[in-house]
Amino acid sequence: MGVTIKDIAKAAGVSYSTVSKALLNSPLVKEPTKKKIIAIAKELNYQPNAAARRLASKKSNTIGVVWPTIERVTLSALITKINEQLEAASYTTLLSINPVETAVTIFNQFQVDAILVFDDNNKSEYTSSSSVPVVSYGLSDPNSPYPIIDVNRKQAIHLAVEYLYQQGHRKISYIGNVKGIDRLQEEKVDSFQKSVSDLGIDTFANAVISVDSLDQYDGYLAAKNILHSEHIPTAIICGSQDLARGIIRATQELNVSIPEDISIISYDNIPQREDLIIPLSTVGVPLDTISEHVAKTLIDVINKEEISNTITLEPELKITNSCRTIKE
Amino acid sequence: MGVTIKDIAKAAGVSYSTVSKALLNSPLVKEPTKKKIIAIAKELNYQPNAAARRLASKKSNTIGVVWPTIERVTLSALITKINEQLEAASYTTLLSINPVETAVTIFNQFQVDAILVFDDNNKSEYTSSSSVPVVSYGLSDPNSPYPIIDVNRKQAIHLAVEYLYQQGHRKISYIGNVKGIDRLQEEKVDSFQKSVSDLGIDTFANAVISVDSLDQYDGYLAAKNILHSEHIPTAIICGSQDLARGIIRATQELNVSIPEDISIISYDNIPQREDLIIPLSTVGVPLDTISEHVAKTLIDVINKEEISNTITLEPELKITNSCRTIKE
DNA sequence: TTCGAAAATAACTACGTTGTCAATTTTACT
DNA sequence: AGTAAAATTGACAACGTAGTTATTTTCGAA
Repeated sequence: MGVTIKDIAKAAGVSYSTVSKALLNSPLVKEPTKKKIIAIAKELNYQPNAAARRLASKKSNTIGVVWPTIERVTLSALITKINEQLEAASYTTLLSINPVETAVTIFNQFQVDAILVFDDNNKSEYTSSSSVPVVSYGLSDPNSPYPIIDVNRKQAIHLAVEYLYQQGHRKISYIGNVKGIDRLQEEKVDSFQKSVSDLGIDTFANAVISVDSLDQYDGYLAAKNILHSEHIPTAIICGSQDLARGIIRATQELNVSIPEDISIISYDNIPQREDLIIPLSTVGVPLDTISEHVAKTLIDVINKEEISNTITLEPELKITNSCRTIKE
Repeated sequence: MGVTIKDIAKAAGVSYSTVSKALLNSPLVKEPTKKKIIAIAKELNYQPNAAARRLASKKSNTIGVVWPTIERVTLSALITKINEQLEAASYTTLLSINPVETAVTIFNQFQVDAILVFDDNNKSEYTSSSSVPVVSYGLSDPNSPYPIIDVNRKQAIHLAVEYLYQQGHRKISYIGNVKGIDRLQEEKVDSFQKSVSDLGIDTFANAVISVDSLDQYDGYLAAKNILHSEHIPTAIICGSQDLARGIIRATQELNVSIPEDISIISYDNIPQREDLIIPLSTVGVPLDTISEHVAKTLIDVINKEEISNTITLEPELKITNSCRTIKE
């Protein structure tokens, strides 16, 4: 094992520095020589030694991602996208599932070019000891020493409420994770309540339904409860696509039609799965938008471009026929 | 940025090779000197340069894990455990979510000490080009050029069927993912059918129930179907803990008691979550066992110990009071 | 043909560390 | 005190590559 540029040099009858240049596609090497060297490299199944390369060039073309324990499922799609984007810019992505501090230390030792942190709880102490630039996806914080990419969840829910109001809805329910350890979920509920009260909509018994988690089953149960009660809303806004799926199942079982009897808008960033019977109206920032911004920020940070410290991405409302207008 | 051992050497008034040895805790350095050097290193916030270290020592103390697109949720707990085990043996784990071939190439360039592949579909072509040893967690294959750790799913289901039979059960249903793209699921169903027919149990209408996926909701639906029909089994074996949860919800709704009216055994490797009302009888290989074997195999491979090529882990049956005996 | 500049290639150092071996200091014993 | 042996420290060559500088080759013009 271990074919080095020296082996290639010997085989090609040139010096190893020429090989180095040829493999980096430097214009300092004549075209035919370059061709020959590259051919021999492939022939010998040459794998550049990343350690040596990094040592010599002080560049790793690698980005370290700190992968949190929780929320892995939700973020899985996002990470995949970001990975694609970075790969297109010829960066390699490596993940660590260690605690943030440990992971940051590891990535520093590996001299990655930048670190992406999915921030659970906005702790930025660890960054102080990182000489590698950090970018975070999490809750915005004007005092953060590193750039944060955030999503305007408040605005998202507000858009949904406003839209439904304009369509004539006056009894709107929100189904989501209320009792909040999770600040992201909390934000959404708060925004719902504020939007509703700002519009002067009367609250009613089923205005806000709390669920234990954001799974399909929770949505199913919550929707069933609502639909069995006396206070049936004309529209539901829910906190995740999975919840929405559960809600739809419940409506089907109880012969409640969407959107005739009830309209639904779901908050979500991930692309809609195909297997829904009713295409879902959603509000949120498209995954592609998020991943593009994250990837771009990382690359900017590496190239030391000027970047604004906190980027808050604005949501989009996508209405399908899971919503209808109520005539007055 | 960039404190090197030379900086420390200067500060400590010793040669840099002494610093190197001190930081590696070599017995060749006198204790007080060592202490002093380590203190200064900490003082200066020294971060060893992993690239240089690797280049010089040809060891990275790092293990690369190829993380497949699918099944991330299920494997998340396993990876976490393996990471812990390896950390205890002072190895660092890095993940890649790229396609197996790409990931293997990256890890080769990074000169990790070993690569762990979660094998989707038993393709071993990529290994040929890997000079770094590979270990796989997946379906066993006697011809594989690298060690594979597998779980004896057939035996697991067999154990469950046999146990229930011995307890007097004669109407046993299996709920799981039948229509098989997934060979792992397929194995379980096959084993169920074989075990049942070997014992001479009559098949009946609800003997095997196919679900779309292994989620809670699927279990809920399947169980409801069964319980509403005329062919109610005395025991259910199901393919995942999530399914079991759904099944339990269904029984509660329909006032069916566990284990009085129906016994349940779930296949699973992951540790049982606390939030179940009824502690679940399970059959499978405990997660700890799997992770220990995987970690040990990786380390053995690195140290070039002799290892058997394929390790099949045998399942354990854990019976709680979600099962009961049927008197004849 | 010969000279000179440009193009191509080769030589060499640096990167930060480890590990081997040589040099030095300390220790223990005569 | 002197000496050998042991303990400790230091010097230096790798490791594989990038990049800078030096050398050779090529080619056009005189």
